[in-house]
Amino acid sequence: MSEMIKKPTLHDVSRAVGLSVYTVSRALSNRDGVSAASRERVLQAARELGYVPNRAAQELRRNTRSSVAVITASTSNYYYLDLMTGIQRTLRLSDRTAIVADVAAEGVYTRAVEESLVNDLIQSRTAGVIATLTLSPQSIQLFEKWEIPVVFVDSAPPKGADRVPSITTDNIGASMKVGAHLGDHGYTDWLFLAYPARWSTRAQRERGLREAAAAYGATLEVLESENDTASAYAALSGYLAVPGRSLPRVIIAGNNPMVHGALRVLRDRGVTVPSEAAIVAFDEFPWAPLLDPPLTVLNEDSETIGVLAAQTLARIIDEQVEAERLGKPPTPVYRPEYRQEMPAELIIRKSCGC
Amino acid sequence: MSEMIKKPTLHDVSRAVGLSVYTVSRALSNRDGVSAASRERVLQAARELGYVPNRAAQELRRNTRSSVAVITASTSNYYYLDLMTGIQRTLRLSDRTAIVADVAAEGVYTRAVEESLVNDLIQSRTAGVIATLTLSPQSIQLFEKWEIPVVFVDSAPPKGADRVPSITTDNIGASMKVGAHLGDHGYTDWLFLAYPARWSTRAQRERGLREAAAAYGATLEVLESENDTASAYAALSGYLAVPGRSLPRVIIAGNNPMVHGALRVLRDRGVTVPSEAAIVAFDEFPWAPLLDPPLTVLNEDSETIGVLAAQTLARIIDEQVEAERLGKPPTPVYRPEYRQEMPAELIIRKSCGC
DNA sequence: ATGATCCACCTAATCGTTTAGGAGGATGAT
DNA sequence: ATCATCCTCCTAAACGATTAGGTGGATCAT
Repeated sequence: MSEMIKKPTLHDVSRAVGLSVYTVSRALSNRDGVSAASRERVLQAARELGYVPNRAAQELRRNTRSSVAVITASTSNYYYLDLMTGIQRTLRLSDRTAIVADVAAEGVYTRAVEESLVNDLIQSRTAGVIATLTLSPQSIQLFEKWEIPVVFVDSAPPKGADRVPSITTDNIGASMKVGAHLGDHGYTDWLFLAYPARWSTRAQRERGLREAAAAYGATLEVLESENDTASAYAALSGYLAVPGRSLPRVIIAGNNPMVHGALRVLRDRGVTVPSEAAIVAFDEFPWAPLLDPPLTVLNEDSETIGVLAAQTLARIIDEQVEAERLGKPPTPVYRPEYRQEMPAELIIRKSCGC
Repeated sequence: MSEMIKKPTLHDVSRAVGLSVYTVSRALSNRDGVSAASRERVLQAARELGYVPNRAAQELRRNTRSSVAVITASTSNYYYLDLMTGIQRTLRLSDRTAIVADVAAEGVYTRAVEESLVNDLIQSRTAGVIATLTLSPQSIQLFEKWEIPVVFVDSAPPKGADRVPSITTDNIGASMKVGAHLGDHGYTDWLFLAYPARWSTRAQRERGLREAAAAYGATLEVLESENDTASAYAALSGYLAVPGRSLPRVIIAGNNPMVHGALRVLRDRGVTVPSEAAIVAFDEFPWAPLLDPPLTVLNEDSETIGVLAAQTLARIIDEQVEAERLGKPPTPVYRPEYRQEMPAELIIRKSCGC
């Protein structure tokens, strides 16, 4: 029975209906040049045979690709899930799919992993890249050479790639909001538990806090940790274990893994929040209101950021495809208006002392 | 300068060194039949030109593919992150990559989405599939026709596909453990807040609870909700809002989104946990110990399950490739020992009343 | 000198699509 | 009757890699 042919190709369909592969191809992709009758026969045969086009062959021939890569580190950060939701929802509209590529899958980030990942993306001729952390200038150069457009989210392009678009939160303004709230509480002894500066938001968040601290006459100490819960735990307990060191009045956790580590340290040391030490964190997450005490948090609108990033990337890719169709060099064109900055809001709950 | 050629192909490298594409190909893929001197020249030229092989062309010609798809629904469930960690770590060893495909990306699961996803995976000629929920028999048939091996994790194959491997938790045993603990507390009025039976663990967990309830003379009510936090919230508040209905003594949440919804309902109604109502949940997650009160939870070892699933799939794919090399039909071979069941442990914290 | 063997390399076919450049026949205008 | 115009369909050449099946020459045993 014809339906049992395994892995039928265009050719098999062509033979089955007695029309050339040309006609079959046009019929299946719904372009004209095929009579209604033939089209019907082709579709019928394709259905019966269970024909499914071979994407590798299509992409090779058409020189197009359908998937966009999201480069990320530490998928355990919750904001990343919202971000992906926004990205996926938007890309689906233009029939593209997003794949995630983790540069810190084995735990820590290394240059070697970044390089091999970038190589991998070029091998698969990705349509475009959304990066959640600043990539190396070399990576950007490579993507440029292969005409793969890049958009940064919540992170800045590296030096020398200032034209590359980025969708970010107004992190300086946001952290000043955080600082102002702490200042209003009358706290003067702040500790910022921060992830590494490789994530460019780190510098901005620190800067906003510094300005706020200066305005309120508070002292700001910065404690750096790798970007995961275990490291945050280790960093903070190491810090507090130094003899003679007193507990800061408030801890500002740079993101999700940081606040997780910090809360564990405080719990293990029996510190009462917020009466002995208050705590505030960047990045809202679903469990924040259910913690003990409910966590005061700075909420970035990650989903919207994801939507904007995906829209921007999709537009650049479309322009690129169009340029190629017209025979122009298809190098991606970045316009200044592709840079966008979103506001963030402070969600006040209990952990700050309110 | 030659380095500025955009998108060099094997042909460009071949021209640059004055050797045929055959020789260049062999040199780059490190097979023999090339003198050391030529190989060096080829590698040198490839480096200078910035040559990166085109994966679509390779896969088309070699008829191999390097990526494995993980079919999932509701990525907000935390166990999924651990699962992915295990899968990624294992696949990396055999130089394969995992991509995730969400059948419920738009929120709810529909048959149509499953069908189009399966079609998509066949188009890209995925090397193999790891499914975290029971797929339709049609999907299984399709994968079979295209000789794409499938492994289920934490879920059973559909009817008629009993030979397909699955790595699961001993859910019946696990839920009996849960039930026994509740029985020992002396609770007799249990409510199971459950996700739909499309996830095959649902039935097993329910069955174990039922047996335990019978053994302890408790009553078990089952309340079903869609598999997300908002639905769980709606389902439970609707249930409790029925006039004359009394609060159950203990709520057993079927998974992560369920417990999240339930805790929000209890908080909004001012119910004290565990004195007024106790709560226990399936699936450990990082925030569980930090909630108010710390959550008693049944811990599946998702990472190990991920590792086992990936190993099993990798082995099947390898056997398949080997069979093809020998000219045999490359249909995947499933052995009975590919079915594995893992134990789970109860992590007792405070929310159960301990 | 002859033949066998090996090595380094090449030519050309192939994977499954898309598509430029026709070809043949029907239709309609003149 | 002639020619232009449409349709519908075809042939054959790509896309960028891999590889079966040679080729020509060096080396070596006899």
